[in-house]
Amino acid sequence: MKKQEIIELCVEIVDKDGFLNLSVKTIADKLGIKPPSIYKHFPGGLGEIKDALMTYGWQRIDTKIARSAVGKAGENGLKAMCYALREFAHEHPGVFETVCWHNSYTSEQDQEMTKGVIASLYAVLNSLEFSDVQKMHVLRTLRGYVEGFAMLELHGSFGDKVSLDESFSYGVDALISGIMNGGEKICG
Amino acid sequence: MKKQEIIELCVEIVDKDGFLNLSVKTIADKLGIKPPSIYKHFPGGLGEIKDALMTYGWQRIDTKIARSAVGKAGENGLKAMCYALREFAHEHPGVFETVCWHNSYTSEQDQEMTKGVIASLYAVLNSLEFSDVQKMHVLRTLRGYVEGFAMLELHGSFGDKVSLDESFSYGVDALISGIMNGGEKICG
DNA sequence: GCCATTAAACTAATAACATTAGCAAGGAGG
DNA sequence: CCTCCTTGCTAATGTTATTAGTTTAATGGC
Repeated sequence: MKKQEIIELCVEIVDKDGFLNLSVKTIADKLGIKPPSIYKHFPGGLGEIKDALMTYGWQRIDTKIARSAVGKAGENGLKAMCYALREFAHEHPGVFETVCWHNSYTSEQDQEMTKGVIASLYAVLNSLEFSDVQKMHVLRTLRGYVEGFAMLELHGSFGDKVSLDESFSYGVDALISGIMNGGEKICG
Repeated sequence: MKKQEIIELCVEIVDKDGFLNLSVKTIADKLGIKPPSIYKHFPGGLGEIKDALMTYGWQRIDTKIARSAVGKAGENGLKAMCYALREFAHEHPGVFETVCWHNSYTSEQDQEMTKGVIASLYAVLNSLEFSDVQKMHVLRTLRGYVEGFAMLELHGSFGDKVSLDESFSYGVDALISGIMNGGEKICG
């Protein structure tokens, strides 16, 4: 039983029952072993497992986002990446919860881990005419919107009378259009 | 010792040490009593306390957001509310964490509680020419952006080379401009 | 084939926490 | 003065994370 396999079982646990249900006990049950045996694989205990799951999550997100923008530049690349990140949140709600949440307790490392994702985003941003500072603004803005929207919809905070897909598209379009127009008003 | 006073001590705990540090023990310590005594005030235990804290948080947010938009219509009202919500997150990081996160486990009630905030936002949206569906899109988009941005900055996920205030303004401007222009590109 | 090492499981024990049950002090109102 | 309600307490239970020490089975060198 390799670390990687255990982490993949953790993915199943959190995607099915939520991040709060990830405990030494639930993992041990899923593995068919007793809780203390977990410590042979992860001496750092639950904390180390959560860290590993977060890292694994970021890697998956990185891969998915990078692929989504292959062959796309500028505006279209940015949109594709936004959609890809939300899609990941739907496919792996528990992992998404983990990367959103667990990072509050290891924030130094977090920046290292998001570098992969940021690198992909930067590659697309480089196809546009933005200053370095502007690129950072764009990146933070998009990340804030997509992670915030996905978090809220996963938590059921939005109701469902109006289509969530349409709301998301609306927001992405508004955001990208606002960014491309440099925040100016439409002519006159 | 009234319920309300206990909740206000909980606000101090979470704002100082984070939502994860809110336990029956930490509350009892702060009150100078033993853990079991807490159950005389909140028979539902920690869950009831967290629910009460979330409700209290939403009330405070509602008040702050509603006040921020007094005398402002349309675009300016929307911007003021975005800034007010982020400001609340800075003033009460723990409470903000609570309303963002704890709702995952009581999502039915959550929609009830956010109605106050939504009512204020709707009042401002009514000063614009949007359809009901569009209003809902705008509301979700703004909430997603502001909650997401605030959550990420509170978790230290953004680094600090570039000013967070500037990034936030940039995003709000882009978003509002995109919304007001109906997602269209600038002339020609 | 045999022994030593190591990996990976186990049981037993400890500590922290939430929670329940039952008891006790003190004040409010008759 | 007695009663009840509030609000505290201690004692006990159950769950979880974790550590220590033991055992079992496989692996690698001889």
